[in-house]
Amino acid sequence: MSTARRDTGRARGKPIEDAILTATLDELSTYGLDGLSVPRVAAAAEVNKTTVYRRWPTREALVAAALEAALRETAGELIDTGSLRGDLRWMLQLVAQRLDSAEGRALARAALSEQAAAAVAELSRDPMVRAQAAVLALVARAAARGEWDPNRHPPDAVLAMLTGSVMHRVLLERQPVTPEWAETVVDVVVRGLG
Amino acid sequence: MSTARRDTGRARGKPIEDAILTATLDELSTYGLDGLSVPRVAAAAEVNKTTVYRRWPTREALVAAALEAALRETAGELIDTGSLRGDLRWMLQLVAQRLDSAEGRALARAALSEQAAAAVAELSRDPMVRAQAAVLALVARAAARGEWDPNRHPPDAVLAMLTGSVMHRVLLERQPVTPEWAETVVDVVVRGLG
DNA sequence: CCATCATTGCAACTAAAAGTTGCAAAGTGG
DNA sequence: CCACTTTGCAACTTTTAGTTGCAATGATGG
Repeated sequence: MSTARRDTGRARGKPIEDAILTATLDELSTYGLDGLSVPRVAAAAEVNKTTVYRRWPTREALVAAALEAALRETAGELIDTGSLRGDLRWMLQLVAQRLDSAEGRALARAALSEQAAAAVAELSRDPMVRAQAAVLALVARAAARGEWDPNRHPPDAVLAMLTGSVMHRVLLERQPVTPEWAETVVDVVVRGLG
Repeated sequence: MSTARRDTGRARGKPIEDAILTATLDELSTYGLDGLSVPRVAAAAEVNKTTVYRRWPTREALVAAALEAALRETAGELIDTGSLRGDLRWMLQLVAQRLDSAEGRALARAALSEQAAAAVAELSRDPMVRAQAAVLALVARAAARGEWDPNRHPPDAVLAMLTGSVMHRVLLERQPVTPEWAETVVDVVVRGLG
């Protein structure tokens, strides 16, 4: 003779796991890696904390799982638009979009943390590495077109300018990346490389 | 009948305050705003935690005081080198030098934290504002020389490129800002603006 | 439909860290 | 030398993290 029936009964398995990992990313983006609290994650996911601890024994394991899951979903590729200007426009927008999300902020803050456990640090750096690889293809295309001389302007510095400017805009200034703003950045880089 | 005399007796007043604020910056740069522990600061400053709590009732007050003190000391100006290229080289080096220090990391992490109390958030943003003001003078000089058209390339975006690239390099990649790297960034910007 | 097994919730616990308080001891200034 | 201030110290309270045993709930196979 229960007083009331739950909406859909008690959730288990995958739905609960997803809720926890989502809440973890949320917590990460809000409190950072150092400030993350497992009990708070559990509360946010509307789950008992014992459930969280049973699945992931340590905070690090939980964070690693959440970041891994986030990375799995983050598909998004750098496409070939046919011109350096178009490629960079696309890239800038992609970086801005990823950074301005719970996942992006979580990753950025994890990457900035010096306390990050090895596994977490690797994961948070991974997207950078992958992005850099994609940029190398972009550079190769631009070099083939004669729009960019990688010997004169090394890709790692130029990549830092692009993603760094977006980080500054989104994370520090907390201003949106407008088309005008992005156009200024892309224009300076394209003209600077040409 | 004390067993031994202390080296210089028990310190009080300003020396102790300086030690605490320095330790706070150190803690901030290592653990971030969210992970900072007052007892740990006290231990690092070789002071009892009650002493810290008596001077600054809350963590926020302590952090604000430490950042304020750090900002007071941070003099460093943007000098007029006579050319845009020279000015930017100088600026990049200045940003790199400031960011690659306990104060710089502390400020950066505080600025990135969303949990920052209002006072702390303001303080951590202040150097940006001041830097931006100095950059406006730099821009005015460059505009007067015809090296930069601020209408075509708005200063805030270009500033974001410069400081953002250094942030990316120092905080994320954790690589040093070498003269070659800096030269690439400056060159792209100068050529891009010209 | 029932029996079994895995998973979750719950409450009570331990452990550790944050923050507080009263008082003795050490320094400071007239 | 005496009053006053500041620090250290130890013993607290409070809060938060993390653990454990058990009941309840949901899934699964006959």
